[in-house]
Amino acid sequence: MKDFIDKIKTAVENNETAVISANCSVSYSGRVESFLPAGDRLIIIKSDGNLLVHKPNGTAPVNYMKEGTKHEIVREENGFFLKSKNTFLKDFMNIHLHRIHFVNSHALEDGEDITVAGTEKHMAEMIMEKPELIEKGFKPLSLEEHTKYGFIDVFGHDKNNILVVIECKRQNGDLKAVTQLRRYVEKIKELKGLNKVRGILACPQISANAKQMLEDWGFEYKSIGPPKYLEKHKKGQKKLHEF
Amino acid sequence: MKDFIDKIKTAVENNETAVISANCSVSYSGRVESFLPAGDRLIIIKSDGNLLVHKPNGTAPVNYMKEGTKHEIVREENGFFLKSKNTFLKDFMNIHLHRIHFVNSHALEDGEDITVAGTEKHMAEMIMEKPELIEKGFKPLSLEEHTKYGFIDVFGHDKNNILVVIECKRQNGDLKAVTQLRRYVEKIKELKGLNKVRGILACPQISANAKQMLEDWGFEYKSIGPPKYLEKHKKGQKKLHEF
DNA sequence: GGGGAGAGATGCCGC
DNA sequence: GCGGCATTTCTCCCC
Repeated sequence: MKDFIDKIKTAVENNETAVISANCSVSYSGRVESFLPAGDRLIIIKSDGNLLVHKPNGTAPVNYMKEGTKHEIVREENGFFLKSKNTFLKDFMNIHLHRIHFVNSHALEDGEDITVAGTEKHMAEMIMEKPELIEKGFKPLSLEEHTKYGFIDVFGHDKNNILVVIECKRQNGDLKAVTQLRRYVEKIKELKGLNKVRGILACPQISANAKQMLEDWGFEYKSIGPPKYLEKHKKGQKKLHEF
Repeated sequence: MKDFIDKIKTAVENNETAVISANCSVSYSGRVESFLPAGDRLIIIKSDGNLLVHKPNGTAPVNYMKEGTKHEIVREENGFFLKSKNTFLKDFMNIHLHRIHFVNSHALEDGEDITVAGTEKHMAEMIMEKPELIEKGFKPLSLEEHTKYGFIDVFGHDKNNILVVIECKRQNGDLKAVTQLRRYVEKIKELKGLNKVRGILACPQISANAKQMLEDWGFEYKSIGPPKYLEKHKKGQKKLHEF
């Protein structure tokens, strides 16, 4: 146990990224309060102060502390504790380390960022490039038009010169998407002093309730999905799912 | 390198939770496509198939695979690859392991769940218990009233028997919260055939734009925050931030 | 730093 | 399973 504790101390002092596998219980106080009874978990301490507590299942961490958190190992009467404080956020965490399975650490260097293809933004850009995807005669004017009440994905006018507001969703359209579209259409009507502005929700699919609400309010639905191939795949290289 | 590879293989075969620190590049294809050039990262493989790739900074994983994913180490001409497939989700990941810093694993057992105090639900419950927090004479009727257009946090009537819809937010109220409230109020008006229904947004703070929109539509703002002390703290035990 | 909105959101609960 | 929604959302972008 003492060896593990020393390894953690050294790693934190040297700003390394550390991983601790341990049976522990976790108390947190900050934006909420939480308590997690004893169990085996993975604790990750990053060089920027981030701390993650992961259960052996699930994608999201069960507890965490944000960037800038300071960590300290403390021995008390009833055992060892990893105590973390983020003074700025008023976040506090207390991990009681009942038993440690392993500790590892390394100074990680990573200057590269991820590139993603297939986001909502790409979808909006695709519509700018190929306006006929919406309908014949549609003329897009701008991307991310900012208004006080939010910003609009695609903004343009149709073949009859009626203004059109398009809200893009890369996946299923839901009630939230329809209210969002409504908010933009109303704001544009008000700003431009217009009586008629069309609203189109562009997404691959739409829920029944959302479709009903869309129609109740006189808006339209156009089934479009995001483009999702990275350039390197466009150039005919082997696609990932072919390996 | 070969030792590390064997350790990974053994861990995955034995359904252990494994941690790999490595210089690697990551390709992903599924709901989107992504590519992450070479850098030092932490790779976590959980016993339920979840895989996380973490950069040395930030809270969220840069890449991940969900529960049920199958993992395999493959040696190809240009090196070692960790290949992951989730056939059901049509998700594919390919991690090129350029250099491994450490590998460790352990069979983790964790049957305990977290308890959280201070959520929006607790806030709604608090209002049910102490309706005077909203205003004198407010009589709450139900929690999470379900309508076709969404479900309402707290529903009741005021001292003049006017129906009141309350939307709770545990943190700052924004434009989305106001549109959400509006949707509920309108639906209740329609369902009950009423001309006047009050809408109250209950949250600790509200943005200037949201307040404006709220007032434009005749709704009200009540500054209330969620209760956030776990029972064990209420009972007079030392609070976490006092350590 | 706050506001506004997307996210490969995730996770929870209800039908 | 889908739908609707909160989240210690996180992250990005813009003012």
